[in-house]
Amino acid sequence: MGSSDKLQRITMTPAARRVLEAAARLFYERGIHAVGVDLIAAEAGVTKKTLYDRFGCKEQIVVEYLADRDERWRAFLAGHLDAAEPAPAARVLAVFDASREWAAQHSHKGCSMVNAHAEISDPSHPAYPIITGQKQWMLALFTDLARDLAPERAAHLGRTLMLLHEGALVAQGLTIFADPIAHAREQAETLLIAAIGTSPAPA
Amino acid sequence: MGSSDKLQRITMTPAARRVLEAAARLFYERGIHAVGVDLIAAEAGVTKKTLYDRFGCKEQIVVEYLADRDERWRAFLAGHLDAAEPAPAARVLAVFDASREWAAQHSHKGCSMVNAHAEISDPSHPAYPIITGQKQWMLALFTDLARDLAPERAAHLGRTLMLLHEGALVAQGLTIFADPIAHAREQAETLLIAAIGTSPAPA
DNA sequence: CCTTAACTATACCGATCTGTATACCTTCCC
DNA sequence: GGGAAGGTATACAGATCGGTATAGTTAAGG
Repeated sequence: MGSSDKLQRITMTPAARRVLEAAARLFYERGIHAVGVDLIAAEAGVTKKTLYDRFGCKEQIVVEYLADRDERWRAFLAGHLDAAEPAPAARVLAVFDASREWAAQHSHKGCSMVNAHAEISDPSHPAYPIITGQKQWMLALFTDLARDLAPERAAHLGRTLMLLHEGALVAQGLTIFADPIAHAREQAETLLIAAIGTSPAPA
Repeated sequence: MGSSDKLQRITMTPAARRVLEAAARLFYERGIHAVGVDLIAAEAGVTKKTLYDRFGCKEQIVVEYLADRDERWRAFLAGHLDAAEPAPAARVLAVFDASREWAAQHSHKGCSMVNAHAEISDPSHPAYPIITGQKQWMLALFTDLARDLAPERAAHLGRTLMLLHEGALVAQGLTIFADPIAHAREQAETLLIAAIGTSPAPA
């Protein structure tokens, strides 16, 4: 299920989990560079000694934060896809439904990967492949779902769905207008209908 | 032309301009919190004394950075809109053309406003209204342009264009796939054709 | 029983951070 | 010719940064 293995993965003791939870909240809310390890330790109710015994350095906390978030999102999305009706269009729309629910619960400030990318940028940073990896995975998912619906234009349709989805996450984070993910879902729906209408006559 | 007045605006001496240019480059490339004033001063070839004489504090440099970038983008976009053909659809597409050219020149890491928002978040920060202001302004622009094309669904069409545009900027910044702004432009075009086809029969 | 893992508490290190102070040097303008 | 204004150069202050060191506590397990 995961794609970002081989790196990281730490002994997840109770204290380590509390550190990760505190760090995730603080990083997402205030930004990575704006949050110090002293604050993370204090908010987690943990000593700095313990924090460094578990994670080794701050960078590792960042890696665990993003890897964990990525993992949780994929599991969350998988649940929605499993529960969705088998029709290809319904499965695409289930992605937007999952995003809408996820945003309402954990993500009122936009995509954590996009936000982290604003602060990291250096491709040699160990967290970088997690960020780009999730986006590539999402594009592949949209493309795969589009293939079941309109095989000859799957790549094109997948990219359009990707843009709508990413745009909706940004619009959600900056509160550009109300419920942008619902709007993106609606737009995706008309897009899918059009694709079904023109596509089922392949070569 | 500008919407973010009343705040900031500093005596733009030659040294101050060099500071602003260095800060803009560093902030965008590495993130706001990751760049210190010592580095900005050094890169600008300016003493810290001079930097603080002009800007007063780092926060003010951030404000000037975003306000200046907003101003430049609006002027850049205005130039493209003035040069565009008067047809409503052509003017919408001119926005995407402007974005594509702007991204190629100054913005290979996504939207600076979105990236800044990842680090700032606090609505009481003096830079916050600049960030949200630009997004609101862009939505209003898309909606206004859509109104000339399909008045009764201008709000809906404007939002869709906004999502496509924002999504393309993110995809560009994370290199999710090649030339996403061109893809968004193409998608906008089919969207506009469909809107023209169904709309010119208003009440 | 005794080791080991997981922790607390506290104090410290050097580096870097934003911001200030002191002193001097030009150029322009009244 | 004498202030301002806009600079340079350097040194410093206090806070905070990531990270380490030392010492002691608690619980589980062979």
